[in-house]
This record gives sequence, structure tokens and C-alpha cells, in this order.
Amino acid sequence: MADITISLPDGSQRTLPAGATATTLAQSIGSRLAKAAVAAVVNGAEADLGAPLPDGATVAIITADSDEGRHVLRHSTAHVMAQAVTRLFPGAKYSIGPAINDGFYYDFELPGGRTFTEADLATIEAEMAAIVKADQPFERAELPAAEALEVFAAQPYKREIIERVSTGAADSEDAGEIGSGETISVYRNTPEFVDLCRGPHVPSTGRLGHFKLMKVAGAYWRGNEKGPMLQRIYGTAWDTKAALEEHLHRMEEAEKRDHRKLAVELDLLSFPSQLGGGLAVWHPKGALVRKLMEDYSRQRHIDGDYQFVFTPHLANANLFQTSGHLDFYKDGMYPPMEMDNGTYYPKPMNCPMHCLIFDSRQRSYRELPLRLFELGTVYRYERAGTLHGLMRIRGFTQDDSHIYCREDQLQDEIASLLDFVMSVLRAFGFDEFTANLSTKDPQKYVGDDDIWDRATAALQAALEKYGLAYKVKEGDAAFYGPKIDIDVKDAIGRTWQLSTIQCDFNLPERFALEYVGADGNRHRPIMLHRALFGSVERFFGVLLEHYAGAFPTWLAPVQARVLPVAEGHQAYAEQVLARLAKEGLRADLVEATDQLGRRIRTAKMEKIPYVLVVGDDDVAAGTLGVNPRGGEVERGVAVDAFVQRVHDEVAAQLAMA
RNA sequence: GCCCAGAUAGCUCAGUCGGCAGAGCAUUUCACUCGUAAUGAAAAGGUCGAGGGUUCGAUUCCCUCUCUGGGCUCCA
Repeated sequence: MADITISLPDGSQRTLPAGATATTLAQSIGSRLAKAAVAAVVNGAEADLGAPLPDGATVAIITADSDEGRHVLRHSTAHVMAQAVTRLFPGAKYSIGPAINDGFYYDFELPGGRTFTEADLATIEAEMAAIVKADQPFERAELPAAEALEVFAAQPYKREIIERVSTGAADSEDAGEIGSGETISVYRNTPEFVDLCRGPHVPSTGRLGHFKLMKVAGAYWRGNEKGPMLQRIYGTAWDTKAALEEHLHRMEEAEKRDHRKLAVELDLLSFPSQLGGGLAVWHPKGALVRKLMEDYSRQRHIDGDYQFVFTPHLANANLFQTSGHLDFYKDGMYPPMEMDNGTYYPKPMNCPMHCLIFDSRQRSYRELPLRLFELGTVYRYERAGTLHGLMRIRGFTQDDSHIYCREDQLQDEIASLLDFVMSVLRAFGFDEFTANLSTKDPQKYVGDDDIWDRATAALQAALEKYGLAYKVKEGDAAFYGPKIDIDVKDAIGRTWQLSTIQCDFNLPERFALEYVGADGNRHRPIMLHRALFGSVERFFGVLLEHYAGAFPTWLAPVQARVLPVAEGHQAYAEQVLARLAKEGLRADLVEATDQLGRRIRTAKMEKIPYVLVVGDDDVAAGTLGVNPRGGEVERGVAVDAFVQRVHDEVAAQLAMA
């Protein structure tokens, strides 16, 4: 038999006997590689390790510790879960089971409408472990559609996919299940379980094992709200036990940082059920932090040449008719109020009102760019199931700005906006940013192609000038104009979409906004929508999770707590407190009715940046014992030195901007 | 809106196979006066989310609603 020649990614070549597989190849390179291998890339396409290699192929081995490798592990684990479910629940229908970030899911329909319980997860996990132990091979087969339909005679969801594929109606949702082409590929592990799948898979189930089933949820078949509701089981799967444990640990950490939990623990705000869903009340400490955020934002806007405006919470329906919100967005608006002189709605947005301000008198080109700013509270009817703490809420405040400018000012304005946005976000402790540029949806847009092109180019040029990494999302723009969204990465690596800069060619048209140009003629301005926090409430929630409740000194509701060691030190403690207050520090005092250790513990749990202990030595010397958050205790610190230190620290935190 | 799971003291939770409701922490009071993450004792604290049904009797079983959590869908 003739040998075959295989090229490796580094350009080198290997000669193997005909019929050799990627497994053979990996073994010939090294036993470590063979052990880590889960699949291969053959001539650019992912393939099973066990598939015979064609002569002259370029082959790369996919190892379990790569993103692609984990993807294969997760997908294979999803198959094992489906097999376990069909064993435990005879008659279960399985639909799709892709790999996702950190894991996988699989959707099922159980006979008689039975649903999975939490307890079922443990049973399924145990069955999966048995399948892994049995080390069943994953065997690939390719079948004509007619035969595949027979194989899946009892599986209507699989049949539906096969039918869609064979009639050419497959879409991206089917892609994980099935490749394109005439034949349908299936994977079989033991005669009892077969699944429709494009692959690749690990050679056998014994290669798997570091997984955990996480939760049960409902999910629509093909994401269609009108379609049947299936039962989805989510799991996580990793290449090593350590990686799995690390992931579970990360999940726990994220849970500890949950802003809803921290908001209660730190007495910042609450969502009383009497108030109604998705509505929050701010307690004094939360309100104080919010005020600090807002004050900082206001000052930056003053420095940035913004003009402050205020607009009411209600508006006549005519306004939203003009703006188009009643046509496009009525479902997201609260129901109308009928009053003697018309119909009124709570505002879902501030922009129409800002347009009225622009339009209140004749505008000159000399006034542009005109930057209007408002911390504007809006009300949106979010569907009950979508509410989520501060992240998705029904009444919230936007740090909303609308900038009216000439087209020739667009690029500079966007570039300076980008600078402004990032500078403000840095002051709040974010330093990793990425952006998305959303471009025209050719099916749905208003305005000339020409202006879309120029505005998109302006956004892109601004991103490049700023040197910000960005992705282009083709066709993702709103109908009224292209936009930039800015994501930040938080302390535990999660990304949050916060700021947005959007061009709008629609509202100036609808409100017939005009300015008088240098040429004496009337021109239509371009409008930019811009929010930095997005929603003050949501931004507060993100900050709370980012800092795990330990706000930096400049934002902490209480910056320092004075603790007299014993009652005899109360008078001196009060003097210290008065001094701190005079210096503009936010400090409080807890009397010595409890033991010192206990009071320190309470202060630490409240995540106060500085605990100041004063006793005999301090009374005598006019000093403090300083116990900083996350630091070592320092004795005998002069009060002046402490005040200076806090001032310097706050200044340094804000200088990050 | 849809699927699933919940709602018991301020918080975290246990419990009642249908018969007077429990713990820890927090709160209040008393004692202790203490130098860096929990001193001790006592008291007080509940329409068992709301409404309806079944029952001699419902916090417990059933129904509806409200709110919450996990998802799905949605987010101009």
C-alpha cells in the first residue's frame, strides 16, 4: 500500500501509511499530543480524529485545551446528555443541543408534558457518568435524507430539521446539527442512541467527564414565541477537572457580586413589591452614591460645553406621533392617560422634547454643535419576564444628550465624544473598552444612502483615530442611523454594553429641524443621540458588581468611620469627626456601646474604606489608628496627614480620567 | 408575554403528612469600658405575599392574582 503525505501547520511534512487517521498522525508526533487530541482540522474543515486522511492533506490537531477543542468536548457532552435523557425518560424527543460559552445545552420534550426537576439533573448526571465510563465510540455515518428520516422516525424535531435541509430551507440555527450538502451526517454511540450532527466529536465518550448540569429552563423551539415550549438543560463542560472547578468558582464569585444581593446587604436600594415590578426606591446610602455619580457627570458635561435642559415626564400623544414612537414603539410605552385636552403618555425617551427645544426658535449655524444634556427619567413597559434588578427596569434615568450639528462637524464631534465617553468611564474604574459599529440594515432604513455612507465613515474614522478596537455589525443599526456601542470589561472579566453614540437622520426630518447656514439658506442638522452611563440605574448596578460593593473612596457613601475604643474617648472621637466633616469627608461615628472588634467587623462588612480607631494614645497625641480597607493597620497617624491622604487618593482616582 | 421554580420575623432560612409558628443574624434593654473582623443575658419582633375555594379547622391542599428567581422571546 502506498504511503500518504500530510502537511502540518508549521509547514513540515510527514509520511504515513495509507488509511492513516488524525489519531495516527498525532501519535506519530508525540504521545502528549495524542492524549490531548479531540478532533482535527483537515484541509480547513473540522473532522473526527478517526477519519482516514486523504493524501496531501493539510492537517492540524485540535487539542482539548483550545477554544475549538473545548467546543468539541461540549458538543459531545451534549450528545451524552441527550443519550442519558432518552435512557431515563423513554419517549423523550430531543431537538437541538449545541455547545455555547462555557458549556452546552440540549432541548427536550418529555412524554406527557412532564418537566425536568432539579432532582432529575443529578439522576441525569449519574447516567451521563455511566455513559462516559462505558467509553462508547462516536461513530459517524452519512445517510441520504430519506434514510435519515427513517432513522429519526420517532423524533419530529430532527425530522423537521432534515426536511428543512433537504428542501434548502436550512438557516443558521440548523448549522450545528447538519452540514450543507446532499447527505445527512449522524453520529451514533451504541445502537441505542443516534443524533443528527455535523460533528466533529471526540472519538469516544471516555474522553469526556469534566462537566456539570447547571439548570433547567424553558425555551421555544427555534426561538419562536408562538412555537412549542421545550425543556432546556444547561450544562458546563471543561477539558480538566481544575478548569471545571475554576469555572464553578467564578460562577460563585459572580453570584456574590450580584447587585441585587449587594443592594440589600449594603442598604442601598430596594424593589418593594408594593411598588410594582421593575421599579426601585433608593435608600439614603444608595442615593448618596447615585448623587455622587450624577454630580460628577454634570460637572464633566459643564466642562464639555453641554447645555442643561429639563423636560417633563408626560407628553401629548401628538408629540410621539410626530416623533414616530407611537408607530414604531407603542408596545414599549405605558398606556395612555386621557385628559380634558387630549391623550398623554409617560415619555419613553427624551429626544422628541429636546427636538422641541432646538425648534423653539430659529437656529444659526454658529450655534452648532448644540449639545443639550439632561438626566432624563423615562418609563418603558418592559415585559414582566424580562425585568432584572437594575439591569432591566421600568423607570430609569438616562444621562441623555442630543447633539445637533452640521454634517461637516460630524467626524470631529464623534471623535471628541469618544474621548469624552472613555474619559468619564475611566473615572469610574473601567479601563478596558471595545466598540461595535452598527451599519445600515438595507431592508429597513430612512435617509439617503449617501448620508449613511458618510456618517458611517465618520464613525469609523473616529474609532480609528481613537485607536479603539471595534467590530463591525453589518445591518445592526437602527432604522434611523448608524451607531457605535461601547462595551467595558469589569473586574471579573465580564463585558457590559454601556455607552452609545447614534446618528439620527430621522428625527430632524420628522420635526423639520432647520438652521440658517452661512449661505443664508436653511439646512437640516444631523442629530446625535449619546448616552454614557446609558441608564444611571443600570450603570450603578454594573458599578456595584464591578467593585463587589467596595466603592472607591471618591464614591463610597461613608468614607471613614470613627470608633472610640471606650466611652472615655467619645469626646475626642467627636472632635475628629467634626474635623473630617469640615474637610468635606463623609464620615460617621459609632459609640463604644459594643466591643471594638465587633464594631470593626461591622464597618468592614459595610466595606467602608477607612476605619479610624481612637484610644488613649490618640487622645494624648492628636492622632488616629487607621485601618484601611484591604490594608494593614497603622497607628499614630496625624489627623492632618489622614485628611491629606484621602484628598490625594480621591484626586488620583478622578485623575484616571 | 411563555416555561419552570419560589414567596414564612428587617435579613438568611428551617418547619407544620391540615390542629396555638421556629433558629441564626440584625433590632431594643441591661451588664461589661474593651486598641483592630462576632462579650454575655433578656426582651421584642409574624394577617406564614394577596384574594377565593375545599374543610369542623388552611401558613400547609386546590384555583386566580401580585411579586421574585432561572431561562426563552423582546430591547425602536
